[in-house]
Amino acid sequence: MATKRGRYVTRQQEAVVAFFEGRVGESLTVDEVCRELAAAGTSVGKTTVYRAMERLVADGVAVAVPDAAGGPARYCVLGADEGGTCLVCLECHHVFPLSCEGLDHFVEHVECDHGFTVLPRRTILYGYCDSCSAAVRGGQR
Amino acid sequence: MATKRGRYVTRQQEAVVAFFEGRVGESLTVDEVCRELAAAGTSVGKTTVYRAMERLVADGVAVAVPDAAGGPARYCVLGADEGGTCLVCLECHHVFPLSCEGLDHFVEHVECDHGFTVLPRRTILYGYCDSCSAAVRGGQR
DNA sequence: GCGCAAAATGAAATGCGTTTTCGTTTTCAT
DNA sequence: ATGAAAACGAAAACGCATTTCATTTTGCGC
Repeated sequence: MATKRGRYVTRQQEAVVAFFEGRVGESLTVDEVCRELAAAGTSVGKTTVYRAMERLVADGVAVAVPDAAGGPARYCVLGADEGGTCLVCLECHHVFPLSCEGLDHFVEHVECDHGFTVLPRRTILYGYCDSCSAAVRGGQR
Repeated sequence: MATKRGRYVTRQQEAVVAFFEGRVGESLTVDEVCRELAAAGTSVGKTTVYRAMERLVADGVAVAVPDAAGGPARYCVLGADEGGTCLVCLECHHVFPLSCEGLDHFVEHVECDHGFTVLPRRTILYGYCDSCSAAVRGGQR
């Protein structure tokens, strides 16, 4: 009789999950999630949001996007089976899952010709998305 | 008569630069650099090492590799004109500059077919290098 | 309903890498 | 040698994230 290892369904976790519905592809910091939840009348503690996101990432529902500049990490929920390589826009912070033959070929090329095994799930490509790249023209570093 | 905007050559900066000679491709944390410098008899303050690395990165001589898990960042000096895309081994932390047609084609593909402009200088691919991938077989996450 | 143990919450404390502060020291042109 | 610009570095401050732990909530049994 293995003890029932059940998760309790709480108001806070439902609030976080509900919040991300309709926000697929957007990435937000924990503080942003907290603030927006509070504004919506369902305030949730920062610690709890951290734990909720950690769980969503573990479940493959969300992706964590660490900030290279040392700022707060961003979290983003994606559609099913989209937890692989991502494109992240440095301007609007939107996350675009990348899954195509072009990527597969490239990864294979790196492995075969350079002897390096790339882990697609660890890979994040930074740049500018279609809508932002037009606006940023000129000042890209 | 614009005032001379000269940089002063200091013992500490020479020590840091000298330290990285013969260490091309290796990546180390600031603490590691401090410790090794101290062990070599030329101790340099942590703050100064941070500033030295910052300068080397700005000059394009070194690359900063942020730790996705929140640990200390690693710094690595590369050869000339190798500041583009890098492959970083999760096991030995060695950094391998990647500059080839395969990469160029892939970046172009992402731009043309996915409408996303990848910045190669911002791009770090994580995985396992040739020598480490053999040893890690089985437990890669 | 009631009780109870497992699980979750969240404010506060802690941890840790990095940056800032600021008085001291060093460099280098004059 | 003199002095202004630059760099140094210990200590303090900072910021994000994690841990702690007393309290609350959940869900299963009665």
